[in-house]
Amino acid sequence: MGSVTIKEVAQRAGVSPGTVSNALNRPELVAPATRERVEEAIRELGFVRHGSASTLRAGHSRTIGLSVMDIGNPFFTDVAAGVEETASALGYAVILGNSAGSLDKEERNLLVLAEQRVRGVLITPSDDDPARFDRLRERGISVVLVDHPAHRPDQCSVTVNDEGGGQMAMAHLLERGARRICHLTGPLSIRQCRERATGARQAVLAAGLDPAATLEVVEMPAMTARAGQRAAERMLAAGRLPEAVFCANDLLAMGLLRGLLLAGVRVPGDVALIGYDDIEFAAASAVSLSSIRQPTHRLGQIATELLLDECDNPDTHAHQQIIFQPELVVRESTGSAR
Amino acid sequence: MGSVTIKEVAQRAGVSPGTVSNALNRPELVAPATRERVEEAIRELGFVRHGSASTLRAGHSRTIGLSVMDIGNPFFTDVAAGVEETASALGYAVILGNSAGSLDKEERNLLVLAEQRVRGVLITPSDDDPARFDRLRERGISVVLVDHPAHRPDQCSVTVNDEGGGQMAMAHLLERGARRICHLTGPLSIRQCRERATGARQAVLAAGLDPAATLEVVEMPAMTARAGQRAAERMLAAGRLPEAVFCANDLLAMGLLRGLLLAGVRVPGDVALIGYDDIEFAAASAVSLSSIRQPTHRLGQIATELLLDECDNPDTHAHQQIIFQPELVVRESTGSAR
DNA sequence: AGAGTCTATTAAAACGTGTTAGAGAGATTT
DNA sequence: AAATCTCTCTAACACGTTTTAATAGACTCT
Repeated sequence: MGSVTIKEVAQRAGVSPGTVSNALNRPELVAPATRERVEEAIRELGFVRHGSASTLRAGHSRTIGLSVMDIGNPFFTDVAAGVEETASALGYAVILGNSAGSLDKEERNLLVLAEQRVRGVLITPSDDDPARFDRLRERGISVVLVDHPAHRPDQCSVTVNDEGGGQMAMAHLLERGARRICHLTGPLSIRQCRERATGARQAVLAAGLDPAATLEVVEMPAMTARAGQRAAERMLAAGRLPEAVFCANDLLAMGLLRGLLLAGVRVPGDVALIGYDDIEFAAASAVSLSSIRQPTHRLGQIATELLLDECDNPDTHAHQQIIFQPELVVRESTGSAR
Repeated sequence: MGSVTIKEVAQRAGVSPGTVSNALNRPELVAPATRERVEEAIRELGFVRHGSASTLRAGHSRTIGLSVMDIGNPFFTDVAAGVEETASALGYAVILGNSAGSLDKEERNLLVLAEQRVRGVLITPSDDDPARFDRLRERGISVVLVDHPAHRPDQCSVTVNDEGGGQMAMAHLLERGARRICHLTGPLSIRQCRERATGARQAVLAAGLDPAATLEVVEMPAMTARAGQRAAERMLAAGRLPEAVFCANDLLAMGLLRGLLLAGVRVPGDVALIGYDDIEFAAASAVSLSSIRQPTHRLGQIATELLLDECDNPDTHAHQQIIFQPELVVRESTGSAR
């Protein structure tokens, strides 16, 4: 109700509204004494700037949008934490959208963001179609792709080298002596899964081995712990266990681990196991999980910095496609074989 | 840039801007034929309503704020998912703030939300001081407390019965035959921890036993898996293991479980174990974790519905303090003793 | 001392929408 | 045929801020 405006502050401080605005946005333009008076009036009246009015007049807001695929996945949560931290430190608010894997929902989220006239959007896109983002950019909303490479040179993106990560994981298993390896993955329609699988294959080739004999790829419809446990049951039913398994995801790996242990299979004694993402729970699992760590938090930070740089310095801004390198984390599940 | 306004839409449709506004906000006031023409013009021009202008004029926005204590904790993530889902379905955008346990950061987040003139705020407060929320409410911003009981009758809140949950967990362990039980908890300055501990004590009393002899409370400075593992190490060093442990948190329980298994302790054979929250990973852990399930997703949904009802129907709205009941989930870690 | 330069401030005009009072056109009643 | 009513639509202002051009004063330089 009693929303106090810039005008009342001005009256209290004995200056004009314009001066209050200047004291707020370009303090160097106003004399120190005046500024002090204004600040005091603001404190006394409990004035809070009306963001909408400000946005309307200035033509741009102090908010960014974040659209993620699955807010329940620790990977995205960590990214979101990095984004929130960075944006908040720079005075930006973050509007969160969860597409939950649905293109339709993602589309609706983007519309809401457009209505809010967000300064820019960070998005982990559900598909490979770049047209949607172009429409946003036509409206003057910058877009930075997160965990997805940009198709165009005038577009920022922040990704992690999935092929390299896949290669790393597989090379580790091979080095450990495994020669019959299973790659348990999610839908290969997901780019990340495809590239990790490619990397795995390359590692086999690089070791001078025959992929057909060495590597079996098993595709699951989901990348959840449940799916992992089902995979374990199937492997056990099939009778012949692989010497090692590379899971495209820690959730899959945790489910698989549980399924194997329940059946009395020793990990890593009978089957070695490595996951991907290095989520917090990977280390806390009973047989701690080797994994491929991605700099998730940093991913969010950098993406946000890129986005805000693109917004605040449109002319000097250099579009970048940043590719982080993942990191092998060895724990018990691929510890030295007995 | 080429931001198309209501005025251009009006021109295209051959009506006045006011009519376009009516077609958008009060369609019943405009003749079907005209409405159709307006809608077509909107489609052709790709018009998107300017949220800020709309907010400025209307005096209220279509956004709500969500301030959580720890976005990395699956509990809060689930709540956030419920909030996002509900808000989004009702056409509201969610502005996310992560207080990361810091009062200062929470305060700054609330300021940003006030600037954005959010319609209302959902908050999981870091402390018990209700004054902060009153200041928001004076500004016409509704507040709904999440996972924290309201102090005043004119304030909505959505909580889960923590005392009941603690009682439930402890009763389960007692029923199982345990008589020397440890309650591993986080800082007792956290209300949830306090109440769960109280519940645990009550269960002991209800069973006609002496709390001093039956129950030992161990307070850890953090509620993480790491802290749980440290607790395991200490227990082992102390030499005498309890028959059962009730952890105030699944993360603590997972860490403890890992620490015990590493030392060759059998769970639940030697020590039975129950956690709290029933996060997704509790079931996927090697010895699947018994836990107290909280309706997290629903918590977020209901809180959002309450908030938006309070906003949209201020006169008919009845303030409610909703208390959900938690649920015991029995899994392997408290399975039948051998 | 007067012209020029700088600094600090102000008045007023936007920004795009929502809303209110009222105008105009048919339709219905007297 | 005039008066009244109903239904649509319009014109114009207001929301709270930012920004631009203009003003007034203080200082510098010849």
